[in-house]
Amino acid sequence: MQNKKQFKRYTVTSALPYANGPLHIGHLAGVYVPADLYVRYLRSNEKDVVFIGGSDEHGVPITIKAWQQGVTPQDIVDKYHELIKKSFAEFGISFDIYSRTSNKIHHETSSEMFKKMYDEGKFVEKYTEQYYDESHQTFLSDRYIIGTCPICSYEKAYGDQCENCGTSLNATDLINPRSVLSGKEPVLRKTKHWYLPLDQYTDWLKEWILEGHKVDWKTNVYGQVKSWIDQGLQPRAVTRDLNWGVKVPLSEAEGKVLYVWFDAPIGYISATREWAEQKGVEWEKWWKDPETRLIHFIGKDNIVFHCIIFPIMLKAEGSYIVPDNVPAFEFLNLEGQKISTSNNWAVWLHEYLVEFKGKQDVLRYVLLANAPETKDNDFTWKDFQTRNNSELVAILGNFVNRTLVLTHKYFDALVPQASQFNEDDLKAIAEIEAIPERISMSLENFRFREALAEMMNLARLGNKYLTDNEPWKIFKSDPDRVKSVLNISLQICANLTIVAAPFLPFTAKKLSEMLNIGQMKWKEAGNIHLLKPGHRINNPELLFEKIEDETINAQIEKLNATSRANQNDKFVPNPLKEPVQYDEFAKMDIRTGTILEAEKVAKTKKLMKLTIDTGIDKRTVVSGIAEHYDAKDLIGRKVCILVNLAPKELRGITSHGMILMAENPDGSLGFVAPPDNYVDGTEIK
RNA sequence: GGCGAGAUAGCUCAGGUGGUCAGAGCGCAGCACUCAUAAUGCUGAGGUCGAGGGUUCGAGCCCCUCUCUCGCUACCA
Repeated sequence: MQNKKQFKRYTVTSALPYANGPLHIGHLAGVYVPADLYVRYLRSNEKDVVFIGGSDEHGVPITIKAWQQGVTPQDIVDKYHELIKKSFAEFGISFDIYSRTSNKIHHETSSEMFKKMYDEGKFVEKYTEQYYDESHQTFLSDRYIIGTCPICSYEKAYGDQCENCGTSLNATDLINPRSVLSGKEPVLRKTKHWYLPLDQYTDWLKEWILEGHKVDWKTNVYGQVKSWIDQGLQPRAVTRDLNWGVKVPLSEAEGKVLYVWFDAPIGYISATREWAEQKGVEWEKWWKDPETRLIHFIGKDNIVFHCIIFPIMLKAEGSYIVPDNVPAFEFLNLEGQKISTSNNWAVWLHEYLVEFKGKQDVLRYVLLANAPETKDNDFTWKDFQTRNNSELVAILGNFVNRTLVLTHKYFDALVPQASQFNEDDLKAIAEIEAIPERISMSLENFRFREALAEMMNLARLGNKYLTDNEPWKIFKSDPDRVKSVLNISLQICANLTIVAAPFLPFTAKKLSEMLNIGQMKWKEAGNIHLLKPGHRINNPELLFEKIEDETINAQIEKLNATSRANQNDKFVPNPLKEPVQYDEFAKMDIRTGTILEAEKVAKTKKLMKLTIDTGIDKRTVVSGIAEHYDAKDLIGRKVCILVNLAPKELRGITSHGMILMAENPDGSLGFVAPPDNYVDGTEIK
């Protein structure tokens, strides 16, 4: 939807990448390439715009990674911040500033914001009980506590989740909890935290988004927001007991930091301040003037933060504007599978930049052409090759090349003078004039794929115009006609330097150099007198080169190799558990049994209700295997069952025992069972 | 299970408020052309728009049910 309101300036942010790993194509397709395209377009239109980016460097995962590697959190974020920043720069994401949340100015900005909200009573205080490590004098987040899983008795379950059985836990559920830091038993201690009462802003959110942005926000964003609001918002803690992050600026808050979701979006503001300081301009109008248009580019996983929580923070603080639009993108899959950092199923930007040197625009093009605007999309290397060879090379590169080659051949590299335009010329000119406007419309409505296609249509138009007019055929008989044809073809090339620039900045620059002209602004687009007759152009070079099968196959092979390496092959068994005496094992009464009945538990995804003949009795067991087996395939199956496990109620059904299953690293489950002809009720020992 | 988003030509996807909306690009087939990185241009084949009902003079487009996919969420003894 076209936004009717006129804005004086634009503040465009792109989600802050979390500094615990490198960037991959999913980040680019869903946030940075579209944001960069949009910003470059605005700049070409001579809009006042600031484009903000930066690394998100706080939060527990970074502290854990640091702890695992035996380095400090600062070491981790320094490493990835530099890598990410360098990759962005080389890839051509044109941030006005790429900052980081460990900067002093960010700590100041977020502290000030917290303090102001605190002073004005915007928070609610609550006490909770949390584990505390006395020897390290610190509270422990759930991840910092290891103990025995109350479910499966795995002794190295984390406080938030048991990685053995997959159960999500509360730290207080663990038996024999130990601090990861000291190995000692932590004590429960009361701790105070500040909560942002999101629920108090429900009416405001409804008015602002559900009524105010019904038509101009993307359906995926609007739907998600509505869902959250309808489900009812809860107060959310804005502080944590942790020593990595922004210190809570209160004397009573020793050892507490701002929760990462609170400080991260403020990073946009801090970065703007930092940029403004460097530029010697004032920052506040970029965040507080209602005539500033604030736009957040994010992935769909961030919708709740950017459409609900951060706007509430801004609203609660009182002096800030809220976003005018939040164009959230869906996810990009890779060769049909979800991109996964931990499984190394990704195309990493820093590797691409080395392996496809000088091909930034190819990746930009492919990612834009496949941008997951309305639903998850798939990136395949084959498609990457096709788009490069059949579109960039064959349509855009080829058109430019044939025009320049012809100009050199017939007119000694000088732009020829056009004479009388015929009907065909006028038709082409009308199109040249119309295309920039169509691109603008698409971009302003965040329809990036459509805009890209329109841009390519200009090159298509050029190819058609040349082919229809066949200057190579008529040069001898009608050289004046050829002058007109090539003049128009050259003007199309010149127009391409403008309209292609936001999409393919490296290519546009190269083309400008070949045409021996500077970079022109968007308002010149559609003009068919950009090149003056007699203007000398430079020698043509190829804008794009074909990508051969071997290159693509090598990438596919590389992916498959890492994939294989990252599944079962890479499996590292859990370390040996503590020794046990036989009599401890003997307490476990494990029997052979047979499944008599199986029925999926209604309203659950994983639970299967089983009736088991244990030889002793017939009993009901609830087991989380419904994702792996159909009920009908289970009946008659032999199993091993732990029969003296204390009963437990699950979704209203009491489970008497546990079926023994083996779990493969890829997540599949298999029965541990006796041979089919074995009698039920015999003991496993 | 709840909530949200999707399911449209071989592939990747468009289809504001229902009535030339059955489309684009790529791929494929034929023809034309040779300036060009065997590139380009033209023409064509291809879909009962996930399934089934309903509203309407008329529905990919509105309503209901169902199936499948993705995300968030609950569940994993």
